[in-house]
Amino acid sequence: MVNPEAKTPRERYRAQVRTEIKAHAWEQIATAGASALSLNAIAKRLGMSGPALYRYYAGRDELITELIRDAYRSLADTFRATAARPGADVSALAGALRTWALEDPQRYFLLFGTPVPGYHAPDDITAIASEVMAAILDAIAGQPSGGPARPFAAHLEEHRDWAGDHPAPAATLHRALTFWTRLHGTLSLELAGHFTGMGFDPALFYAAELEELTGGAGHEGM
Amino acid sequence: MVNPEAKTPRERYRAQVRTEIKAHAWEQIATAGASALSLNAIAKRLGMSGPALYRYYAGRDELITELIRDAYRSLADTFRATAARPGADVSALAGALRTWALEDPQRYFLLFGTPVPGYHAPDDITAIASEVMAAILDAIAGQPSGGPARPFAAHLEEHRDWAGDHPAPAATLHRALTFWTRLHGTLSLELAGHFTGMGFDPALFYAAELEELTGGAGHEGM
DNA sequence: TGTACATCAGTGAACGCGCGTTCACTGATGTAC
DNA sequence: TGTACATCAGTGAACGCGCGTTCACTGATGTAC
Repeated sequence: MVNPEAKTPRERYRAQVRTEIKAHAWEQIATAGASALSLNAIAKRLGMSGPALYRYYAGRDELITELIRDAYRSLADTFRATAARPGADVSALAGALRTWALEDPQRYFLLFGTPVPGYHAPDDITAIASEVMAAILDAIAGQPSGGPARPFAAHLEEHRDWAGDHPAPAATLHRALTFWTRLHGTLSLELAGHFTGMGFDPALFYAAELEELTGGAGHEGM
Repeated sequence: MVNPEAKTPRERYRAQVRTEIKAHAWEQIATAGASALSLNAIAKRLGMSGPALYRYYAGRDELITELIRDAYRSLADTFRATAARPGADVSALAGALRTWALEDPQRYFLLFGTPVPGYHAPDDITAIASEVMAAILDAIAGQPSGGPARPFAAHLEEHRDWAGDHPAPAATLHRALTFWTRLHGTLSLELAGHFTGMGFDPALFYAAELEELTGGAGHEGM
């Protein structure tokens, strides 16, 4: 009786070394940014010679791609776990996003920062990104809508493929998009340091933006 | 009678070569991103040898700093010119911003994208960035406010140094901040390609966000 | 349990590259008298 | 106007570096009979 899922010691070892390589890669990225990532430097830190890494990754690009994949996975899992908690709502998701981003700003920028011209993520990564979006859609859909559909929602009605088979109305899609872009707007500027020296508390501003997303705007006309 | 502002031919020549160097630098940045910028490559394109560039810039860092400075200057000038046009309002500024960003996405990311860990802009650049913010503040201040002060505005009231001596009330500061972060949110995601494949028109979404900034939200309660 | 073989992690040397930067020098341009 | 000098743009050689990547090889680990 052979369990095909069982890992041989060698497979286990391989997996562990791959993990260690990535751990050091993240360390390097957090310190000096993704563009400074170097296979040789990682190998040295791991106490092995440069070429040894080629047993584990075909090259630098494959490593970076896997880091991106892991980062998206991490965010998707964080969202899934957050949404699973009782009483979780859109604010919970927003909080989880900010915490996740502050945990490792350069990881956030690896996904949402300056794009590398010419780089295109493979399909499976796009799929994980969709999971992230789906989590946002779910959270938004489970919340009182507040406010009429706006003109842009009509446009979205005809371009809703990106939402997959999510049954949400266009107004919900619009709100999900807004959730994403607005929070990314504050977060990325905060992480990039554009608020330092301005004095105010970025967390409060983030909260204010969130409040307007979750119905605060509904009271605005009063 | 000597005009101290008059430039000698040599000064004129120096200025021109500096300009040419920067032009090629921008070309390289637009093509391959700022991290790929190389002095030797620029020299080669200019038809001169690498070390020659050291007559014009102390090194790579000084060149990049000047590129950042120029980019901020360009944005500040664009805003100033836009605001000077008759009938210009917040929407005009927003439109100018998007046009400016689409003109050269990598230039936009040089200012607002992934930060280089450890890099700190010199003071004069910070000053130009304040000019940009001042232009936004002016535009927002000259527009009907719509909506009561929100809790975050109270916080801003105590942290308004970044607004310089601008006399705007805290609610206006809040709206200016929001203008900046929301438009940056959509713009940066659009420029980074996160909307490609999603189907909808980024320009329309941008317009929708703008509309909510300029009073659209005031009607939301209805 | 023991032997013969296959697998595969890791090494060390090497290749070619382009980078930023320095240095001593040449030759053209501008300046002073 | 002509000569002597100073300035300075640009060159070519060189330094040291670290990068990604290939290759033939060693030695340990696992597998088959």
